[in-house]
Amino acid sequence: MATTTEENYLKAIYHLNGDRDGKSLRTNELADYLVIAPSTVSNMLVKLSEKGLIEYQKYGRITLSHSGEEIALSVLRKHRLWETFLYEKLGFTWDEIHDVAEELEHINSQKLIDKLDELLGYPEYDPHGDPIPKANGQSRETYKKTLSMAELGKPYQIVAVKNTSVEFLQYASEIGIELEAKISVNSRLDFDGSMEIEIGGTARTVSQKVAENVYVG
Amino acid sequence: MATTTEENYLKAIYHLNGDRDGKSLRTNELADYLVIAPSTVSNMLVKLSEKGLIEYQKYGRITLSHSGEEIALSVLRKHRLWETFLYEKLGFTWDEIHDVAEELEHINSQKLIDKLDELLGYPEYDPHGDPIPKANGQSRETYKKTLSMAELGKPYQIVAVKNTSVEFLQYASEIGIELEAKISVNSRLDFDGSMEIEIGGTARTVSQKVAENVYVG
DNA sequence: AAATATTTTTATACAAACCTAAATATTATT
DNA sequence: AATAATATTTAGGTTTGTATAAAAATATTT
Ligand SMILES: [Mn+2]
Ligand SMILES: [Mn+2]
Ligand SMILES: [Mn+2]
Ligand SMILES: [Mn+2]
Repeated sequence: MATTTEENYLKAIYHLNGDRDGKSLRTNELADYLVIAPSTVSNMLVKLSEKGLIEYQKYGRITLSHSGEEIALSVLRKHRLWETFLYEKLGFTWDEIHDVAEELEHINSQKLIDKLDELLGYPEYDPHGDPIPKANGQSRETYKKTLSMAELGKPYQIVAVKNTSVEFLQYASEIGIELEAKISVNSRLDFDGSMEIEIGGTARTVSQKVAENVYVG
Repeated sequence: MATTTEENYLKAIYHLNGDRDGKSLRTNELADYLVIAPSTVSNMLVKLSEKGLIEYQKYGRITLSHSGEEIALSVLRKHRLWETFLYEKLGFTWDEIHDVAEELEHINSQKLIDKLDELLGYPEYDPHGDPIPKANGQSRETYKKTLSMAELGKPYQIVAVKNTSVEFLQYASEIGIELEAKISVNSRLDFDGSMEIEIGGTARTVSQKVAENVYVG
C-alpha cells in the first residue's frame, strides 16, 4: 500500500503532467507545487521509482508508471466523490470542500467509496466541474477552452473552474461565476488581457488570470 | 493539535478508565490494548504528560487531564457519528463500521462533524448502542447490566454490545443478537457461566464470554 | 526481610518524511 | 569551448512513532 504522502506525490505528478504542452516534469516544479524542499522530492522520487510507481532516473523526467497512475486515479476519484458528498449532502460551499477532501481521499475502504458513489447517484462531475474517474480507472479528458480563449460575443456556459483555492472560488461566487452560468465576452483589452464579460445579465470586468481559470463550453 | 496517534492514546485511556472498578490503569495494560511495546507507551506517556493531556508520573497511574478528556470525547463523538453514517446512510453492517470509523474519526473539520450530525438527525446512540457524546462534551454514562447479570425468566431488551470485533458482531447477528431484540435467560450453568437464553422466540445456548458482551435493560 | 518475579523505564536503533548546506550535474551564456 | 547560472542530488540532521534489550523500580512470594 502507498502511504498518504506517496499518494499525494502520485496525485501531484498526475496533475502536473496533465495540462502541460510537452515540457517534462522535473524535481523543482514538483517541489514548488507541494511546497517542500527539492531535496525531499529527490529522495522521494528514488523511493517511488524503487516501488515501481514512477518512471524516473537521476536528473531525468518524471512520469507515472501504470500502477502509479492507477493509484493516482483512484485517489482523484475518492477526492472528487468526497467533494461531491460535502457539497450535495452536507451543504458545504464550493470553496470549503477541497481541503477536507484532501484528507478524506486517503481513507482506505473500497466499500466506502462504492457506497458513497451510489448514495450520490453516480455523479460524473464534481462541484468544480472536474470529471470523476470511474471505478475502473477510466477518466474523461480535461477541458481545453478557458474564458481567456473565448470568442467575442459568442454565448458560452461555464463548465468548470481550474483553480480550487478558497480565494479564487469565493471571488468567483461573488461575481456570479458558477457552473452552468451563461457567459459571454464583450471585449478584450490587449494591454493586460483583462476582459469585459456579461454573466447572468450583469456586465463585469475580470483580469486575464481569472479568465484563465474558468473553463467554458 | 493532537496527532492521530496521540488521539488514539487518549481515546484508549478514556476507554480503559471507563468500565473499571477502581483498579488504576498502568503502562502494560495500555500497551496490550494498543498492541504495541510497553516501552513505546512509556515514552508516549511522558510526551502526553508534558503536553498536559494526561496526569501521570513515573511508575504511577494514568488518567486524562481535563483537556485530554475533551479531546477523547470529541474523537469518540466523531467515531460514533461516522459509524452511524456508515450504517444508516451507506448500508454497512454493524461489524463493518468500526475499522473505517477508526480512520474517519481523525479528520479535522468542525463543520464536517456538525453537518454530519445534522444529516443523521442528531442521533443519541451509535449502531452498537453506545451513546454519542454531544458537541459540548456531555456524555451519558455507560450501561452497567450485562446479559450475564440478568435475572432468570425476566424479559429484557438488548440495548448495546460491548465488543466491536468483527468476529463477535458477526456471530451475534447470526444468533439474533441485535439492538432492541427481546431476550430472556432461562437458566444459567454454574460450571462455566454459559446460559440458555430465548431470543426472538428461539432458544439458544451462549457462553459466559458472549453474555458479558451484551448489555440489556 | 530477603529473594524472586514482574512491571516500567531508559538506552539505543530504525524508518518515514521532512530540513539545510554542500557537492555535482546540466543548461545557458559569453 | 569555457564560464556562469541553475537544477538536482547527496550528506548530515531533526522529529515522530515504533522496536529490542538492559537497567531500575515495584510487587509478590517465601
Ligand atoms: Mn491528500
Ligand atoms: Mn474538485
Ligand atoms: Mn483511530
Ligand atoms: Mn460503536
